[in-house]
Order: sequence, then structure tokens, then C-alpha cells
Amino acid sequence: MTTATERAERSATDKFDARRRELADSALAAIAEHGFARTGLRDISARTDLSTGILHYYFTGKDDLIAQAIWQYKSECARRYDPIVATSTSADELIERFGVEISATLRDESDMHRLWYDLRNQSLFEDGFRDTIIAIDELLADMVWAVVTKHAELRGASPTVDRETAYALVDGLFLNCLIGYLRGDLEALDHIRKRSAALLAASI
Amino acid sequence: MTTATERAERSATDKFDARRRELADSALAAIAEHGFARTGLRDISARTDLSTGILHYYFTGKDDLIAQAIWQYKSECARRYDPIVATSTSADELIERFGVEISATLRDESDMHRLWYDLRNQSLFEDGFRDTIIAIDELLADMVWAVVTKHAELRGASPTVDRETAYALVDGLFLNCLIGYLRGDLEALDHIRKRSAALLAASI
DNA sequence: GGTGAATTTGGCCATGTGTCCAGAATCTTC
DNA sequence: GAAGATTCTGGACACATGGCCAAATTCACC
Repeated sequence: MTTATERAERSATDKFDARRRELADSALAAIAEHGFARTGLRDISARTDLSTGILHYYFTGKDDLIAQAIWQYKSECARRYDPIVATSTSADELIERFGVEISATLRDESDMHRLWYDLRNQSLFEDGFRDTIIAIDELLADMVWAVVTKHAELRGASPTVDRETAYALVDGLFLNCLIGYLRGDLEALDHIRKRSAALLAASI
Repeated sequence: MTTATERAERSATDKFDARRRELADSALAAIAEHGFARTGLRDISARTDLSTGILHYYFTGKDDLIAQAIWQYKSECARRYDPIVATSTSADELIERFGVEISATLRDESDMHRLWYDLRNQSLFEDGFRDTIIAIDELLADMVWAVVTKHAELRGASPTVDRETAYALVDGLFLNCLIGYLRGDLEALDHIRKRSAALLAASI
């Protein structure tokens, strides 16, 4: 049973969390522009018309803010492939739609992915937001694995690689194309589509 | 024809470059410990018993120093597989020796590789040492491609992947195992050996 | 509308940053 | 061993950083 007080507290917490999400969302683009290390709280303030104080009111510090921001973005990002896995009716369709989606996110959100790799690397040096990064890594590995197993299922076969390897290979492909794309190679958009398709097809 | 003056100048340049290499080498370990962003010139000075002034005498700035340091390490690193490619007499031997070598460098020099990925990512945000990073990336892709083509040759076949894809996949595998290893997973050493072997075997 | 809580502001602090340089120390050359 | 070039030192500089907080503002509720 919930008392009136409990409901009020719940509501207050929800409101607080909602504002946290809002602020983290605003901050995200600012941090993505120049990377974690080169973006100070003041840069975020200036770009978002927020005071630096408010960031410390809603977050315990820079690490907390960045962890919240990247979690919001990337956890949503990992779910974009759910409908593809759920509704594809043939292996070829699955491969095709996966390739289109991953190519689109490379094209439209390269800054965010650059930030993701930036933060994942930073977390190898210090543990400020390491747990969040590890959780996201798991989500991404799950996503890749869901695609691989669905693909195998549609082919009536079993995957020839394990979950971790599948993630490592897709991630390597994506990072490579992201770097190429950021360095100005527009063909990277085609590359990620074709190469991830080939990789998926080879994973049976 | 070289005059005495020219020879003297050459010698002076050589000496200057030799000292640069020496200093960059000393600095390398210090930078690798906490990453590029979190390591100041003063940290390097303190850890290496060098004055901060001398760093600016031999280098134009922090970027120059770090570019020199990572180039020295990584360009040598990429050549370690040359003898393996040159002297392996069967595809299986090549795969085996490659796996042992890559696993050993993961075990013994994880800090350096962590720094490499750190710097490669930083170079996606600013161009301070971007050219050096791109040059190293080329070296690494060449190295992987040399292994893949040699493997195909020993099998009497042709590679089924292109140079860039081969590098992307091996790099993805290595980065994944590096992350796992740094997070405390000792099995990563076995994983990189077995998975890179499997990948190489599949690249025909 | 008044009262207390929640929210927001903008500036302060100590510390750390890359860069630079005047002068000291060392080496070279005659 | 004198003179001049090279190498090296350690501190100064201007600025950026994350964290913090007293005071101002806005809000919710009786």
C-alpha cells in the first residue's frame, strides 16, 4: 500500500529524474562536439544556457552528468534494432535492414558515436563512469547477438561465432568506418552496410 | 658531394633527433599510465626527472612530444610480425605464431595499446597529431594485410576480404580483448589467440 | 496572498594547464 | 683556459578547470 506521502515522494523523485534526463540531454551535444576531456562544465553551460550551478544541483559532478547523458543516448540506440529483429521474415531481409540502419546511424550520429568511443576509452583509465560504460557494452553485445541468433534462426542454422566475438567484429567494423567517415571518406557509409552484411552472412 | 659544414649540420641534426627519441621514450610510460588528457607536462617531468623546459626545447609542444612518442612505439610494434610473415612455411605455422605474438603484446604491453586507442580517439576531435595517427593506422593495416596475403599464399588461395576490412576485424578483436583484459579478464589472452586464429583461417 | 521548500543563479576558490624565457650550466673549439 | 654555442633549469604567466555556496528566484500548497 502506498501512502499519500510516499506518492508525493515518488512524484518528487520522478520530477527530479525527469529534469536530470532533460539536462543530460541538453549537455550531450555540447560534450560530443569536442570530447570529454576538452569540454568543461563552462562549455556546457555556455552552449545550453544553463548555469554551472544547476549542473551540480542535479548531478554529483562531471562524471555523473556524462554517465547519465551517454546512457540515455546509447541505451536507446541499442534498441533501434529490436523491431528489425522482431519483424524480419527472412535472413536476407534482416541483413538488408540491419545494414541500412547501421549505415544511417553512422551518417546521422557520427558525433555521438565518436563520443561513445571516447568515453569507453576514458573508462579504461579511471573508474568515474566505468560501470555505466560496461552496462552499455553489454547492451550492445546483446543487440548484436540478437541479430546474429535471429539470422541463424531464419537460416535454420546455428551461429558459428560466440556472442563476444560477434560483438567485437561488428564493433571493429563500425569503429573503422566511423573513423574513415570522420576523416572525410564518404564511402564509409557504403562500406559499413556491405561489410556488416557480409560479416553477418558469414556468421551463419 | 657533402661539405664539412653539411656533415657537421647533419651530425647536429642527428644528435638533436637522437635526444628527441630519448626524451619521447622516457615520457611514453608516464603518458601511458593515466592517458593523454590526464597527463600534464609536469607529471611527465616528475616521473622522468626531466625539467619541463627541456621538453619545450626539444618539442614544439605537448602534441609534438606525444606524436613522437607513440610513433616510436607503435611503428616498431607493427614490425614485430615481419619475421613471422617472412619465415613461416605453412599456413598453420603462420596462424600459430601470429596468435602467440598478438597475445603476448596484449599481456605485456596493454598500457601502451590503451594509450594508442586513447590517442587515436583524441585525433578524431582535433588535428594536433592526426597525421601521425593516420600514418600508424596505415602501418597497422599493412601489417595485417601482409599476414592475410601470406596466409592465403601458403594455402594457395586468395584472400576473401579486402585490406581495410581485415584490419577492421583484427583491430576490433584486439580492442575487445584489450578492454576485457584491462577489466580483469585473464581469459582475454587466450581469446585473442584463438579468435584471431579463427578469423585468419576464415579469411582464406 | 503568504510561507516554506525547491530550484536556480553567477561568482569564488584552489588547483592545474601549456607555454615561454632569463639565466645558469655544460660542452666545443681554438 | 677563454669564448661562444649548445643544452638545460625552474619558475612566471595567463588562463581554464571542477567543485562549491550564499543569495536570489520560483514554485507548491494551505
